[in-house]
Amino acid sequence: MAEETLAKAYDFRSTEQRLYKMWEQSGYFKPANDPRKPGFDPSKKPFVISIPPPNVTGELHLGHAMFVSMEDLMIRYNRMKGVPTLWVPGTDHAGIATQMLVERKLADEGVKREELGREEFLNRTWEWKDFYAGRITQQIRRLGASCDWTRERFTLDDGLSKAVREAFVRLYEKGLIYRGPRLINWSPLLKTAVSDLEVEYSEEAGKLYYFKYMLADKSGDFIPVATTRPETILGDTAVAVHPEDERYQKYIGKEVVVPMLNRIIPVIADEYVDRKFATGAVKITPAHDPNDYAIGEKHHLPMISIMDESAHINANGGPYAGMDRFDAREKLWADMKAAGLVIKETPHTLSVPRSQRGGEIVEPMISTQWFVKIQPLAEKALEAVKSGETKIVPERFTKVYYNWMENIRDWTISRQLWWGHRIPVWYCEDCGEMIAAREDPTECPKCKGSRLHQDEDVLDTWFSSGLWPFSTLGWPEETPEYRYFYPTSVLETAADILFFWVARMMMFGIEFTGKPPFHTIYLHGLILDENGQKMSKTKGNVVDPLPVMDELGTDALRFTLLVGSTPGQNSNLSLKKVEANRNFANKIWNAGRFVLSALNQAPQTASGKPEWTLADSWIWAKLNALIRDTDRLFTNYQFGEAGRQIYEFFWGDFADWYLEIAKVQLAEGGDRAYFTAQTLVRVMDACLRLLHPFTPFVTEELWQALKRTAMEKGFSTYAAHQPWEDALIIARWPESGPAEGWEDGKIGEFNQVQEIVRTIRNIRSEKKVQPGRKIAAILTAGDKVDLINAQAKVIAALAGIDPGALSIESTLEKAPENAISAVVSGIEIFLPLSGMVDSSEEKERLNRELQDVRSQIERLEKLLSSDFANKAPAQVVEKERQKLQTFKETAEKLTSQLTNL
RNA sequence: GGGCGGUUAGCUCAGUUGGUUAGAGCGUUGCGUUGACAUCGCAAAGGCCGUAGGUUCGAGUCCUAUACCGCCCACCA
Repeated sequence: MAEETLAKAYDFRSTEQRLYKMWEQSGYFKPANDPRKPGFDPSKKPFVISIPPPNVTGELHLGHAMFVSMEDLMIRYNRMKGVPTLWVPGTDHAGIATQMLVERKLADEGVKREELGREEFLNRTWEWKDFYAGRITQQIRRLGASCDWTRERFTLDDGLSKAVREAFVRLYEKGLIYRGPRLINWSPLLKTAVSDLEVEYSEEAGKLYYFKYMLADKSGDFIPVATTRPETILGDTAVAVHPEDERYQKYIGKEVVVPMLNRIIPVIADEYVDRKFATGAVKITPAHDPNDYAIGEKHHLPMISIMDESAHINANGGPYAGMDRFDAREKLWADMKAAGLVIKETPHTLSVPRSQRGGEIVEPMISTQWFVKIQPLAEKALEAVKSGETKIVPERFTKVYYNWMENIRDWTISRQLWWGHRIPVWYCEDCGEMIAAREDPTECPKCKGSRLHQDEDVLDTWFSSGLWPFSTLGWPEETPEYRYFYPTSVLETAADILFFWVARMMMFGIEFTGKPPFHTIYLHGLILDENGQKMSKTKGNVVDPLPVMDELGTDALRFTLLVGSTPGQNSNLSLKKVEANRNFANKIWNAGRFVLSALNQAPQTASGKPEWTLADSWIWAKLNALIRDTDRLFTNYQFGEAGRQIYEFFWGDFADWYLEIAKVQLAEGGDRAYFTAQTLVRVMDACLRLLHPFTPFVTEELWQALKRTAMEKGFSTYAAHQPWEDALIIARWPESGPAEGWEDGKIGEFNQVQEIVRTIRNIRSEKKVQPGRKIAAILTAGDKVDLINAQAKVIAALAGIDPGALSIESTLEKAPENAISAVVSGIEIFLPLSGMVDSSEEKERLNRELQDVRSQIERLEKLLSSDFANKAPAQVVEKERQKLQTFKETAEKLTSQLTNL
């Protein structure tokens, strides 16, 4: 069979799609232990993630790329650990967002939603959904997401819709859902109620308008009042002052006249009023302000709505009826000015409530809506985290979660939209009965009348997303999947969605299944641009993940997102980083190519028992330490740090050092070459396994090639007893064992070799020795002479020394003349570079060195004679003693080198 | 008004049981076509770890205060 050759550079373009298809078609994304299949073992505890379902409105963005990378990492890791693993994919109908986009598209065609009618509009929206849901899931596949697509769900599926109805009716029956008129946030643009969470406050420049509230007794006396929204004057039903405010006490109980409308309203006293703010007198508009609403209820004031659903003034606004709210503001103010009621206007910054989706100013209004009585649900959700049943990573977010749950208010769940789950409530036109039902009712249970009509409203999108972890598994049916995979393991999502989604899932999960829906909540931060700015279209700093993947590869993007992030912390993304990681993928590739060629040239059997070189032992010890660290870090959700360490090992230890040494060892041929090849395969194999959850494509591609060649040549996997699996995606995760006694020693010895090599390279570079030129060297190593002697070839090869001209002695009678000298770890290095030695320059260099070493000696002597020696652990003290010893030897040798000059 | 996060090399960031000369990538400066890799290699420069106290034998790491930047929550007309 011809030797397999790989392209010189890693070509992700020809790899990614092919491998993804292979994985998916081989069924690797499905849980190995499937309750629907024979041989199912219920004793195996599964690892389950429900995907945060992307909205069907849009295109892949970095937020998606982040959570897909992170979740795929966890899923692949667990799959390789041999845990039955399930990642449930799906999409969200995203009520408001989608309806808005479809309406916008219709508007471009000159059609209004109302003209189309509900049914036709929904047809159009389903068409939209079919196109965009397919696109977004395709884009998620490109990221390498190993979710089980056979279980893909959509929030408006039949099954999930059934779950929504069940949930609604259960809450209704428990009295936890109610309907009634309340002050809610109204979006005049979308003409629907929105919840408190869907309102964002922005600081904006505005004005404070001061005017006169004339007394009704025609005395000409007035109370000065200030407002930021003059148009709400039309809905005023009282003026409030502080009960102890001496300025206004005399007015309490009197009446004043609403400007321009001449309605008579009372002056009331309430401690809510801040005497120091503005005039210390407040106009009260219960129907259009949350604070005023509370006061209105307390004082039994009438509530006068002055706006219609598009925020135009209604008939209650008298002459202003029909005007837009902001036009009315101006007109009313002008009229008041003309009537002599205006005092002044001052600039004032106010926090303006804007709709999260449309951006328009939200109007507080009285409206009949459906609400969830949330407190009983919140209490249990709070308890689940307090008891530790569910953990939040990073931990600091538990406080945020507590704070929100403790101050939660009833949730407005009805939306005046068409796209969504219709509220499962019917009204009897004969007797007025209200019926909440799991199945569409045909007659009224009370009067048996058949004239029923369903509530027109739909539910808040988050109502259905709140059921996601269990509705996707078949709930309310007790399906085998639900029984086995629920509760899920980790809920991984962006920190900014904690209240919207995570909190609701916690509440609903506990309410409906009796169990918190996941044991861990892992929150990642936002992806910002390279300057730490939020990405936004208006700023033009949005990085689109698709072209990044096109240009630099999926692995590079994934690695950048994963390694650049710490739990809960925002991270800045720059293309430079992705480029650097593209280079890393290529580095992996080329190291793999080298290993393959080594396998092809090395003997396929050994004649004797394994004999490991220092480098072999060293790389093995480092690998074991790496596996241990990776395990520890993964357990603590420190994925970024784990990735970083694997990267450093791979590039800094394996590629930079071991591969270079392997070239020397392979050249020796025989058993040495055989065992070197074996070490190469095993370390490479282990690295590919460790890297796979981060960079699945390049590792799988390379691993397949490695496996083919290794099997052909009879080389084993990293674990010797572990046979080569079918694919890396389902290969076993390297097992970590405790550190063995010899490991630290080998690492320490090898470090000395590295130091020697670095020192010689340094001198060469400083002295501008031509890179190709082999030079001579004399080392004196004292009692380390055997150790260093064994590494002669390695040192010669790595430091550019002529092996024939390298001599290693324990001591020298007389220092070599005309040589550049250095001392490292007590080992002397002499480089006889005739003609290049400038003794005064050398003196200076050695003196600098000596000074450095002496200050270290001084530092350590001081340290060791301090309390440190008795109080610090013996091991730590011993380490410092050793260092001191080495420095002393070094100083001695430097001194003698100086005298020789 | 409350809460949280950040402040470490020119830039972007790591650094989680506190261990004693602080790391990476990019950038900068030299040098380099040694058959894995120029998407690379070798070498170098570059850091009172925001400031002030404290705990400790020992603090980038723990505690307190403080400054600046950012975020979240909250009903100030």
